[in-house]
Amino acid sequence: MPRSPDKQPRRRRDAALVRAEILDAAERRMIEVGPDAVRLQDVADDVGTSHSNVLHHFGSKEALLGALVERSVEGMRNEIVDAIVSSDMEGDRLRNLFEALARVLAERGHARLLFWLTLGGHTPGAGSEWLAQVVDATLSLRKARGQKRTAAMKRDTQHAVMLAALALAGGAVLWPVMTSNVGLPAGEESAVRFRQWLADLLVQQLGLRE
Amino acid sequence: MPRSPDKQPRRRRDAALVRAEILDAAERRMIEVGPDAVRLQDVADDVGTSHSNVLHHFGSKEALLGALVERSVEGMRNEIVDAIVSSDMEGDRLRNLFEALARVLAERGHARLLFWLTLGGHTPGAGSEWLAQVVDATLSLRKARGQKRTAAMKRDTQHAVMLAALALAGGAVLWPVMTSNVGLPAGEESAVRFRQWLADLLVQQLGLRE
DNA sequence: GACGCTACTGACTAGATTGTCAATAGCTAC
DNA sequence: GTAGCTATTGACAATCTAGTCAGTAGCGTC
Repeated sequence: MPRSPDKQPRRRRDAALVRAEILDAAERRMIEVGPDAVRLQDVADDVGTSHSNVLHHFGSKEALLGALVERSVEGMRNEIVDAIVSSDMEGDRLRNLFEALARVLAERGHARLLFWLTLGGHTPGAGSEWLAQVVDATLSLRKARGQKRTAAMKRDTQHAVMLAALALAGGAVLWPVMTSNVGLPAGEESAVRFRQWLADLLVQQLGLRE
Repeated sequence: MPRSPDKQPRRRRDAALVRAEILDAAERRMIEVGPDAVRLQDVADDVGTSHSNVLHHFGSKEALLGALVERSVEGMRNEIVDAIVSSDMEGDRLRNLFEALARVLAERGHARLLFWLTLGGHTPGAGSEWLAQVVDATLSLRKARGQKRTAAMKRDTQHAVMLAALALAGGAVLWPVMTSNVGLPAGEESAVRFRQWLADLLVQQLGLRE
């Protein structure tokens, strides 16, 4: 996206707004090409400013990436938790939840970001334990279904949540590469069917038949 | 790893051997830091030669990475297929197979490579369909178990293989990041337990109880 | 032992990228 | 309107990295 070549009169805008726009542009680039491949000049071009201005607002590239990762991880957590709590709790609950999560993970690029950061040696979301809350909620549900509390029940639930997380996150990145290899059709409907199959499998495994 | 500073007499070695050593070093770097972050100087240092010599043998960085990706993807395929066919087919078959695969995926860095390449826009293993062979083998096994051939049977098996692949590959990269979040212990034993749980789940789901 | 092939090297260049700095010019307060 | 703050800019420096090139030196062949 090249800038318009004609000399625009200099615009002076609110610092907070510009910072946010820079972070937005940098986030798009980061999800697409990874943190290391983000170039200040490219980000500046996307926003329509100079790379010096980016440095003016953030001090250094490292500081920009730091702020960006912080904001992105926070946003990722929020959007995922939102998807979990706001998924309409009627009908095929887990199926709906998986679709909502897949949307957030794939379209918003959270899955790619998660893998970029992890591969790069970061531990995004270290210290946060919101997946444990999912485990607890599921556990309550199982008890409400009248299941007897066994020693293996918690571990069982944790494994199921882990499996769902790995499959959804991994699938959001690897799906296009794996489908042809496994022999599944490539489209999105195919992915939906897979997620529904997984949801049904877990519902059955955890004894949550609705 | 700095080179020994004292001037060694120049060694002239077999071109094929040096090429292989360069590829080995480059592969280690690529798995660790990703393709874009591989520096010719670093690779040369690892091998104990000059970066000019790396260029002499491969022509350009792009050519080096090309040859490297080709060799690595080939090696990945071979080692994974090896792990599948040579996993001792007694006792807890799927459990053993998963452990063998996890070892290859994690220790040999194949999972990281798979994600690095996929995130970078490549489609490693495009055209190959060895996972489909796993599907076929599983399908034969199910029939041998006396299961009636249903319309959903093949799709079912494909989904199971896909799930295993996503969980194993994703887990090889994401496990350290996810455990604390889910509330599982961090160690390797914990990962083994998870994979065994998954193996049992799939055996049950596919009706392969042994 | 001389010769030739080529693996190998160090010095250099070109280009990209982050960061510095002094100067400029909008916007707000008075 | 004027003053001051600071967002903004372009030019420049510093550094890093891929690639070039001319020359050197092992090693096999005759």
